[in-house]
Amino acid sequence: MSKPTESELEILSILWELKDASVRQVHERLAETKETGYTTTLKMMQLMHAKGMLLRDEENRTHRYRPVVHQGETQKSLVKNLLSIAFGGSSTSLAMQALGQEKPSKEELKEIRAFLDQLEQENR
Amino acid sequence: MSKPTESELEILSILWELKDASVRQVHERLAETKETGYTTTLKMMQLMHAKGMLLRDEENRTHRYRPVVHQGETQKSLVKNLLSIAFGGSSTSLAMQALGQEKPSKEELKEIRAFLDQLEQENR
DNA sequence: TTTGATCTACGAAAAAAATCGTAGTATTTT
DNA sequence: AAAATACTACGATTTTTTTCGTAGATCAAA
Repeated sequence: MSKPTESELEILSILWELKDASVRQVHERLAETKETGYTTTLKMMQLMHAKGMLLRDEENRTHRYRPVVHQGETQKSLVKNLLSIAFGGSSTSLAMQALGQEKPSKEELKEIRAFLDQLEQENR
Repeated sequence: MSKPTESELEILSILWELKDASVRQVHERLAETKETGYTTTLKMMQLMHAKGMLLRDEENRTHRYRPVVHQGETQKSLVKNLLSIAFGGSSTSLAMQALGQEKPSKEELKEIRAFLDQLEQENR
């Protein structure tokens, strides 16, 4: 599946959260942060559906959409891309850049450490 | 400064590495992975210069370019963006996604742990 | 000193993304 | 049942990004 554009991602991330939503719902959320017309959102979602990025339930007049790709997979390819294009492939610096940005809570720190331990265990 | 586009990033990352380069040098590197014409690269870099993203030394006939923004700053804003748009703001999951992608070496693991310790120390 | 290679500048065109108006239907409200 | 509202579909247009050909200048080689 091709890489989603910026706008597509905005819509996807709303859908990942809501699981399932009408154009109106998505639009409402979008409009909180961005000046945009309803039909623009509609068109966007129709396009995404045509591309196979979204599934559409046409049972009722108000269609409901949901993402085909899971957040995890998309995250993976985005990270992969970012890694190679802006971090010279160094996951370490990307990770630190991220963590420095938004400080993890105590619990999260624990989680990350556990993750690191696990990484270390594995083969090598 | 506005967010660099995909192509601009490709060029930037080459320049970050070389510090300073001619169009030809950049183009050569670009062409290793991507089918593209020389004038395309040239135009790209001229545009980036016009936008103020690149400095240009016009001393000699063959101009030399270098990035205005540092890699770190760009990384920061890219991560910030990615974080909010695809990771629901969770730096922890972004970090883990990255680390899972490209395994850090022993030294890097150490570095990351130190970084985490430091984060934990700081205020809170 | 002609020929060929190498550069930059410029202008356009092509391609990709995003936006939006209008029309036609269904649904709800008055 | 008329009027207002809420949807989808469609077709274009606009904006942004990317690509590239051509011309003119400089430099190097023959």
